[in-house]
Amino acid sequence: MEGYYMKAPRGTQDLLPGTTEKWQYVEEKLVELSRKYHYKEIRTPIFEHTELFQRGVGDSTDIVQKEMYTFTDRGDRSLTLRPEGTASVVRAFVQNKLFGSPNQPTKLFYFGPMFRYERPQQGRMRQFVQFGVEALGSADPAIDAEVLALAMSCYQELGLKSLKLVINSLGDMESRTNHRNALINHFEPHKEELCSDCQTRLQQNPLRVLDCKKDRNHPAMETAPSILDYLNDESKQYFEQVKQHLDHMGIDYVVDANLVRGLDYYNHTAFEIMSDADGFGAITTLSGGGRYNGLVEELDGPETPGIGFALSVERLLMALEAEGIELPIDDSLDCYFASLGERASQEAVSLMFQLRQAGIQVDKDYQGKKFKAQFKAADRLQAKYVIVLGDEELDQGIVNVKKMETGEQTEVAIDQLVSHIQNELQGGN
RNA sequence: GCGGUUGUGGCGAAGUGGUUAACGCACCGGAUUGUGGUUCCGGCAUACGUGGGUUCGAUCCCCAUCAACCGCCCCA
Repeated sequence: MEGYYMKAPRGTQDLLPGTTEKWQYVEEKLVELSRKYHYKEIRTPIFEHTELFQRGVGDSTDIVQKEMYTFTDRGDRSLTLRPEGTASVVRAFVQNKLFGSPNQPTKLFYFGPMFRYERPQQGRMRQFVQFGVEALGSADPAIDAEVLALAMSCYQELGLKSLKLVINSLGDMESRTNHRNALINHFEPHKEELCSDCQTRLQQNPLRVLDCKKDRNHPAMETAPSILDYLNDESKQYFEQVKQHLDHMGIDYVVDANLVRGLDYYNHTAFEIMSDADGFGAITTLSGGGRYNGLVEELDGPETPGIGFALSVERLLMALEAEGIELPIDDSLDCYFASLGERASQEAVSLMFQLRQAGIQVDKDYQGKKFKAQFKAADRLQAKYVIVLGDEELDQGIVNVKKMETGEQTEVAIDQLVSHIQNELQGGN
């Protein structure tokens, strides 16, 4: 097993040229979109004190119980690679007193790797990249709708069609407590018939029982109390207003009373965006989020409502693939030098420097390739122009510029090369 | 954490208990002088995931391990 360390750790991957261009494209789109919605970027550390996640995400969650990358540093501190973004953003919000800014709500977006110790499979990595937004400081249903609209736009802007927006309301504390008690009362008589997972879920988070796939067909499921019937007036009204905004914006959605999110901090609006695309695999959730009033206080900040969502860039790219969407990535090269002889090759080096300073993309051969092979390389690299330079040209102080698309070749004085190429590139496009 | 499938050169992919492990792609060179494609010819590569075991001998059989893929759980 020598050399095991020469493989990327399980659940991690290298993104290589050919793929990174797609990532860059998507990242730029998402940032651009965030700008339209007026969310500003925040960058927080990739690791935090372990306790932040224990308190923020919730001790009972799978994430905290079994998925965290936790380590002790040399100062004997327990630190954890962030498994999600919200806890860190809220911590930064409190620590930097962003609540004191005159611009409220505080609308932030982030972008970066997250870490969860899980068994890798399609759409699930141990290190994956999330893009997410958080709006802190407003309890206006309109901002829930804004966040939902932004989330959907992340996919629609890229041309995705097979999307399903699923929403639910988990209600406020009072509604949740009432519902929770109702659930326990409802399932308690059937406890022995439920799967072992559900038996423990019934204690910890009875809401999860509704989501169980094994017990899906149990008769008690049909008659189980719905959270929507336990929303108090305030919660109900809030949910109605969110839906009204969505209706007015023309955003399609379905309400699923069984939608339960995995993190403890959610209340009121909860949602997921799924992909309908064929062959997308078992994991269909592209992104998820919801409202988390109370989380800021839980993390020692002032009473501040909040809502946010996060999406996985890996899954976004999978969805694009599943729908056969090609991103408009220009992989061409402006110019490539084909030189003959040592003198010409040297001259090419300094000419390339000039071209690059003028903002032109240019490359040459460094493998000692034969002339013909240099042309092959230029073709392969999708060079728009090949600049031919040999002793003949050198002696005349010129260069031959060949436009690859048409095959036409023109002589250009060396001191005119930069401006010639600039004109060509402008005219050509 | 559990289950299934898989692991041969840069990629794809045959194959056998026993001399130099096919082939395709890619790459490099050539087909008379300095021009992209096709064709033809030639060349190339520390390849049987790793560690043990069975055997006179294993890439092929067994065990373990690692990894990948798929699924469960859960999520993004």
